Amino acid sequence: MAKNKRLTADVYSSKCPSREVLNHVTSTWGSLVLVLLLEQTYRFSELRNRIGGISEKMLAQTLQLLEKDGFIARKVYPVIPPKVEYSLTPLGKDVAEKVSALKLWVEANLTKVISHRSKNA
Amino acid sequence: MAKNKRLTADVYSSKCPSREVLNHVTSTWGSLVLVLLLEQTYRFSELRNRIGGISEKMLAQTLQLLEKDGFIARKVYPVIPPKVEYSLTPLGKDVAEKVSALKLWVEANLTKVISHRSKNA
DNA sequence: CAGTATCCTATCGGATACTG
DNA sequence: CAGTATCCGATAGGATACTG
Repeated sequence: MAKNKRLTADVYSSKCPSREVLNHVTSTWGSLVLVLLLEQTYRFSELRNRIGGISEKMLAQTLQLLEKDGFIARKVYPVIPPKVEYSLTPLGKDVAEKVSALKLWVEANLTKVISHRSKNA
Repeated sequence: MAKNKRLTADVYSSKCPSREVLNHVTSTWGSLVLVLLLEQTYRFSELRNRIGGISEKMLAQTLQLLEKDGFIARKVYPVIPPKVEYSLTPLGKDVAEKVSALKLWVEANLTKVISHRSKNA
């Protein structure tokens, strides 16, 4: 077993690839897709319908990106009409849980943010 | 004490303001600023120096946005040259911890993502 | 030091149309 | 159904210069 040279990842460095990964999972659509797939496997059209305001272009692009990063598994059924299912990989489930915690916090504390905004309007 | 009408926040709805708040805290620069301020209070130039690649424009814009949402407190010292310190509010500390968990996960698991990418290149 | 103002470019992202 | 391709406008965001 080779001893790896261990470089420390650092999101504060613009060169570090960790920043790119962080951007993928926190992107507008990426975060929503990840959290949604935590519930269950979904088909392309189901995701499109559940995520208000997303376009097919952005959904496809987001899914491809998250698949390349190893967060999402894509399963194609060779049937007509086409059927494709998206699910989380173990790695994806792991990040998605972190993103989910953030999403739940925001929903739960929304009123506090709103009231602060109006106070200092 | 008035009984509030309680609307459920839902990030999947494009109309819900929770999506906007989520976007603020997960934005490229917003997420980095929040996590950094979890360490300690920082001045404008310190933040700029610690966050690789950020421009003054984006830093100022990000700080203003997070201040409006009630996550960041801005303290101005009436001295010359000017001195301004940024810190987290209790609300901000709360979100920042969620964002931090995500950031730490990404840094810790970066190699897995990289290796998956190269496998399916 | 801590910004603001202006300008300009690149990328984001929506609408529409088309394909296997 | 599950995309891809193209076009195009909106916005993110960098560089530079300037101010209190």
